[in-house]
Amino acid sequence: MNNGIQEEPRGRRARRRGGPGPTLADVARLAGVSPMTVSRVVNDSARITQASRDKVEQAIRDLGYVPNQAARSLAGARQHRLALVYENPSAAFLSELLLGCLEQAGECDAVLLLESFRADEEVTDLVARLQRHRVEGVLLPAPLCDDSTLVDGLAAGHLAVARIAATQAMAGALSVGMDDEAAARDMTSHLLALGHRRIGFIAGSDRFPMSARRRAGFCRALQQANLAADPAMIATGDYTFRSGMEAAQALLASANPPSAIFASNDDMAAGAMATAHRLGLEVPRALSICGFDDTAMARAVWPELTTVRQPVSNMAREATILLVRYLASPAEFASHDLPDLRLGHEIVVRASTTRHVT
Amino acid sequence: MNNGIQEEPRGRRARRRGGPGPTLADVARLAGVSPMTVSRVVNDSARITQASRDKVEQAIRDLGYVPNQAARSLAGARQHRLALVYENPSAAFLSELLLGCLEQAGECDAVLLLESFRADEEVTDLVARLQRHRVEGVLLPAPLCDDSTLVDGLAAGHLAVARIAATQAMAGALSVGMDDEAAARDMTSHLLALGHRRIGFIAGSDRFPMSARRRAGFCRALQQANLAADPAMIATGDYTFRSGMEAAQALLASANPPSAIFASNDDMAAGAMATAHRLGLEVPRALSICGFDDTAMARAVWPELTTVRQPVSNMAREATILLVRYLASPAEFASHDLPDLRLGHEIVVRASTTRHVT
DNA sequence: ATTGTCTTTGTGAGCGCTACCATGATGCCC
DNA sequence: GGGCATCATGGTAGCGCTCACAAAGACAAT
Repeated sequence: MNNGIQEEPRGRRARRRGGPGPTLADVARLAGVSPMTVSRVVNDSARITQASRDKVEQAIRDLGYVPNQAARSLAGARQHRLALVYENPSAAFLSELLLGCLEQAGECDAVLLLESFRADEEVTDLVARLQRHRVEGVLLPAPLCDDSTLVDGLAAGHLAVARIAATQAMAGALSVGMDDEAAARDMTSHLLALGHRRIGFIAGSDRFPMSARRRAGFCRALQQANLAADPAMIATGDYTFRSGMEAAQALLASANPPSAIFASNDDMAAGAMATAHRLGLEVPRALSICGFDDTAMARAVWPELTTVRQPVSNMAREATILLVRYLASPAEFASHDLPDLRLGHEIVVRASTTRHVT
Repeated sequence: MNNGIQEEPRGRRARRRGGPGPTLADVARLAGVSPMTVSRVVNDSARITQASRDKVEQAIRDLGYVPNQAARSLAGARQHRLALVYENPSAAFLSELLLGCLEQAGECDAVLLLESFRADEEVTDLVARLQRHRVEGVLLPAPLCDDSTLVDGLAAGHLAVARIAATQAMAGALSVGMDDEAAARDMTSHLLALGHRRIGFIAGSDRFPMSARRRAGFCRALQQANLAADPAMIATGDYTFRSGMEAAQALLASANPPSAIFASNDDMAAGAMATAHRLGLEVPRALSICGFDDTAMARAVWPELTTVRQPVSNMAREATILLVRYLASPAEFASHDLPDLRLGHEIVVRASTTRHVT
């Protein structure tokens, strides 16, 4: 045999090879098929007979073969490049978002880049940076996703945009979010089910469409229970702890104070709790309090907050899937009525709400 | 000319090329040098004449060339594979950590994988997963990095470990962290400089080495100011909001109550603030309060907390650099006395501390 | 038996880059 | 000036994979 000739290239190869990992060719050899067949099994693309598939899969398992991502993307060149544009590197939900997008991007064979964007920056600069890195699509989490100047600017730069945790749809971009109104309604129903009849609501600033949705959900639940929404039981804050303190102060100073307070976010709920503590009201015995968002704050205060959990991880994944699908075949989507996905929420019952005793 | 032959491959090539991005060969052609020279400039590896370098750099700028990462790693195979092993996907500092590691890994030409690990899992399972993905080094943030079983298990699987935000060094692993004692000392000095003479301290649970360090820093600062540390002015919590409330209650119930309270983390500081509110003590006028860590909690409460900012992003980057350097040349490091890097902290003065008026 | 259509599998080339060696150019010593 | 080390640069051969296309096999219709 011409072993000498055979071994020469293997010698050089071994010198260059990175890890000791088996390659697709190794699998093919073991399975007794061509590399192409293995590739097809791995990507389960085309029609393959069950027999070939089984042989290949066995060989993959035997060797512990893991495809080389770099080689794959180099050869394929059909891998999409996405960027996650974020504003605040320490935003509470960013890590969960990041993890969700990163994992899903991996599963979708897409590359995820990270790009920060400060509000005082020019949108054109961001677009230029993204284009330089050959980004095709942008994942835009809240609150950036509500900036229509930014969304339009990205679209003008021929970048597809998927908005994450958006309150409502926006023309020209894919959107994923939750149903704020339904969530607020459910939380209110939870309080009603606990026997509360006089419920205070701390609304958020009118500048955000989200605030109106949450308030509407609150009112809707009362209506469905045949209760009138007393204007004195609605106070407005600006999503900060302090505004929650003040709003609760106003609500509790009422001649007919509430037995429960539902705040439009966790920070305001925590503020309301601080006020309750100061007034000597024991939570939840004398006053039930609940929040919205399930941020770290919800578990940090005592008693821990009953709140609405946003499906952050799911939103991140769905947005990524949607964006990749859009990039793969824009034709699949009606160009001026892009999907707006609303995912289910979850009411997390903790220690800050309890049955109302008269 | 044999144009027909020349153009045939270009036609096929254009069909397969992904983006319209220029390649290294394009740059070489424009600069009138060989691809190899361009590669050398890009990696600024070897000796290149200034003339060549300039020509190439100009061509790179003209074409807006960006190296193809996939091709690079495929050809080079000298790229290191790291994994960030995390426990809690929504931990406050994870996003900043993630961002830091991700960015630095990119700059170091390393690939960063993410792997979650639940405390109830077998370490060997984790090691197997990591090995399957050809991971060579692991970034291990707090609190996982203090689990010596885990660190040893990883080491046993021939994985290099870099611990992030570790309180103290551990044999067999690289460590990066802050100087808890110095930080606590500085924060105490801040209070002393504001005129406070009777300062309450809320220590953390003795199970964590960190707690002792922070307490030692507090005591040291008092000593340096020639003040005796009154045992009645030290209460112990367990890093939760509630324990902070209770500890503050105890401190403030003293016959000679403190004018300031320094809690070993932000959650306990927030708890202390809740107690102060309940007791009708205005913060900071009647009681200054400060925390540690600068988590989201610090900015969420009102008034916002004066606290110690951990250099999370820097720790992440330094750990990544250290790990990559270790993998590149383990020989550079003394095998049983691996580096333990202590990074500088920052005292963030917000609204919860003020000058003490007698 | 021959032709055609369909499906499954194989072949060869090349994605963009870098490791390795070979080349020519320069300087330096004896 | 021949030999030697030293430098900058070029040529070649892949890295592991997937693409386009070709070939081979299976089956029905002619």
